[in-house]
This record gives sequence, structure tokens and C-alpha cells, in this order.
Amino acid sequence: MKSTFLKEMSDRGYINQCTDIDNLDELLSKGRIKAYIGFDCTADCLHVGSLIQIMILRLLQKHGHQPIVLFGGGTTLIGDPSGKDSTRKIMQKKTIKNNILGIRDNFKKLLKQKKNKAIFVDNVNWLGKLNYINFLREVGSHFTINKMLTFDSVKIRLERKQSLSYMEFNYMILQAYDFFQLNKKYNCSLQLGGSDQWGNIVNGVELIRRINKKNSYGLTTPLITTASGAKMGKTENGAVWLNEKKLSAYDYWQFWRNTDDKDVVKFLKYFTDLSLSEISKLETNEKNINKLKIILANEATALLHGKKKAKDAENTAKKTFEQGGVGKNLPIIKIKKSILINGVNVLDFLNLTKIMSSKSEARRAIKNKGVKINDIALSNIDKIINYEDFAKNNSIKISFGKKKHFLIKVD
RNA sequence: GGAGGGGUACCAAAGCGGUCAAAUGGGGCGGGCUGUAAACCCGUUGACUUCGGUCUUCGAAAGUUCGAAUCUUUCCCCCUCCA
Repeated sequence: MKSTFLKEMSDRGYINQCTDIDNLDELLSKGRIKAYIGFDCTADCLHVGSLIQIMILRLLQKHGHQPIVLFGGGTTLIGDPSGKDSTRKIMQKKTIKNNILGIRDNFKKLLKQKKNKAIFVDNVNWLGKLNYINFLREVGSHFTINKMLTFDSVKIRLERKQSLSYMEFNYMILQAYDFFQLNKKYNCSLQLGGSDQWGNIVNGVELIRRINKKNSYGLTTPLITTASGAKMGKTENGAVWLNEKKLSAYDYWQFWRNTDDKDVVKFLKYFTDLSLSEISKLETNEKNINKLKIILANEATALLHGKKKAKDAENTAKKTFEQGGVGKNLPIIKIKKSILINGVNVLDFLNLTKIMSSKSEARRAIKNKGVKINDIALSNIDKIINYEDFAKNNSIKISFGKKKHFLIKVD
């Protein structure tokens, strides 16, 4: 491969399929190009599921190309049926607008602001203004239903006898149109995306060839699953968000720290800036897999939240797990002194502090030996927590399971 | 518009008048083993409880019945076939 970008893409394992890798390589090696990735705006912040795409945008910048971040402000109104087995709820325009603002924040940290500065666009700019008849004549005439029915996103729904609305059926045309517009307006010649986007991407390339009479390219990344086959990106508390307000730097660090053994090296390549030679050096020299996991956690966290927060998280983890102490990054929950003066039953206490969502859950957890107070397993459901329990440090540590720890302080 | 099939807990799916807070599987959570891993094993998985029970849940509403997830009526939604 001639282009450094594709070389690194391939070495890091980012390439799944390409519409025409040889000519793309040629194009990339000749000069600077623009490439885009579209982002769904269903949430007000991205999660690790999109991280690989972001890493690729960074890689583009690194190798001297210019990334375009396309917000699906228009397409999110419709909902991409790819990889989904049911229609998503219709979203309000206001919500989507708000989501875009949140997602934009994610990129601020992750993309370079100066060199090869990313272009941000929202497809509502053109999709919102479409005239139905004109659109059907100009764009719709290039698509045949015969072919559309063969695309996975459609085929799978039909095979499973799950309904696919006409609205969703149109999604692939809209995404193809996005690429067409970006090609026209910005001379964007490459669309990147997850492997589930293949059909949508190919349609865009096709449309550009037909209308603009130009070559453009599509490249997809493999679907990232963990070694145990699950889709990546879940923790105890749900999605792994890239926003500190939704998932603390410490929890983010923990997510990476808990990577499956078999995934560590793969993830180092995917989700860190460490060079491939550094990674292979680590792989051969570091026999303790847990050290590698810490490196992964530090690197991945530093990328998003900065070095200092990564280090803090590591220290907190060390204190909590290795020394059984109290790290400073533990979530702090405050409780009113007046409640403690009279004493509260542990069940109510756990419920009140929101550590447990119901008293039944608390009861169950205690029965299963899952709750610890200051590292001592709790066995008595009737225990009363009162002010004296806080005497030592003005706080107590409550642990639920091995990984969830909370610091309770008197307010 | 016509004919038929269906909607059950986080998901899939059984139940088809009482013994049903609802089998089973997956997922989740906790425990054990370990290494904050995987695999495996065990427990748990509606809420409240003075641990005797009580309350809410099987698409929605009304009804039959001592008693309904199960029967009837109406409505909503999904699927298949026909027009």
C-alpha cells in the first residue's frame, strides 16, 4: 500500500471492506482528500460504539487528510434501519438539535482543532429542504426497488417478517444523497463507516458515479465485538458514554481496565495512540496481562479526559482494589445529618442513597452477601445506620459487589 | 375493505378458568473460583412487608365468574393471505 493512511488503517485492523482499495490508495497517496463519517443523533453524546469511527477521523488528520463530521440531523428524523430489528421511536426535532450540540462537544476533545481541521455539517441543511417530486425525479430515478430489496437492512427485516416502514425504507437513499451532496459541495471522495453501513455507502458511491460522473470510495470498519461475542460498550450502568457527565473518567477507566484478556492487544491497536511498534514491544515484553490492561485504560482515558484524570483513576483503582482503601475518585453520595441522628435501617439507607433502586433489591443483595460497609460484609438486614457510624472519617464506604463503591458523607 | 393468526416480565417463549408473581432459555445482578479477565459452578431477577402475608402486573377498557394471563364484548397495535 502506498498511502500511509491506508497502511496504518490496515495495520491497526480498521479495514473490513472497501469499494475499490487500489484506486483509493492511489488517490490517497497523491494528495490530501476529504473523507466523511456520518453520526446518528439519537443521543446527546456518543458512546464507545462510535469511538472507532472517531479514531479513524483522527487518523485521517494524522496522515494529512481532512475529516468531515456529518451530523445526521435530517436522517435521525427517519431512523436508520440497518442492524435494527424494529422501527425506532420518532424523535422530536428539538431533541435532535440538542443532541447535536452535545455530540459536537465530544469531538472538541478528540479531533485536532488546527491542522487539517475537521468540517462539521448537518445533513438537515439539504435534507430539510428537499422537494419530494424533484427529489424523486433527480435521485429516486437512479434506484430500483429490485436492488433496494437485496440490501441487508431491508432483506433481514423482510425475512424475519418484521415490519419496515416506507419511511425507513427510504433511509438508504437519503444517506446516498448525503454523500452525493458532500461530494458536490466539498469534493468529499471517501465515506467511512461501520460494516453495517456498507449498503448505504455503496449506494452513495453509485449515485455519485451516476449523477456527478465521478469516482468516490467507501471503506468500512469491522463490527467490534468483545471476545465473548457481545457488542462492545456495556458496563454495569449501561452504555459507555464519552461524556464525563454521563460516565465519570473513573468509570470510563474501569471499563477499559475490565477488558477481556483476549481483546487487550486488539484494543490497544484500536483505541490508543500508541504506535504499532510500541504495542508489539509491550506485547512481547510485558507478561503480566493486567499491566497491559492498565496501560490500555490509561491511554484510552487520557485520550478522552486527559492524562491527569487517567492517572487519578488509576490511583483510585489501586487504592480501592489493591489496598482496600478509599480512593478520591469514588462517587460521593451525601446524606442529611438529621436522618442519621435518629438512625436508619440499612435497607432504607441503601434505597435513600440510590445505591439500590428498591428495598427488595437491597434485601436481596445483602442476602447474597453483596453489600459491604467499610469492607466488612453485611449480613444483618435489620442493621441501623446512625451518626456514630460516621464518626471516624465523617464518611463511610459502601460497596455493592466487587466493583461498585460509594463514599457516603454527611451533608 | 375481506379472511385468518397474534400481542405474556429486560428479550425470546410456554401457560389457555383456580395449585400463576406466571415454566424454560438468554440477558442482568450477587456469590464462589481467580487476576477488577475468560470459562465454570451456585444463588437471585415486580413492589411493600411486623416474613404470617399484602398490593400491582400477561396490549387497553368493560363484563361473566366465588375465582381470569386464561371465557365474552368493544377498542388499539402487529403479522400473513386475498382484493
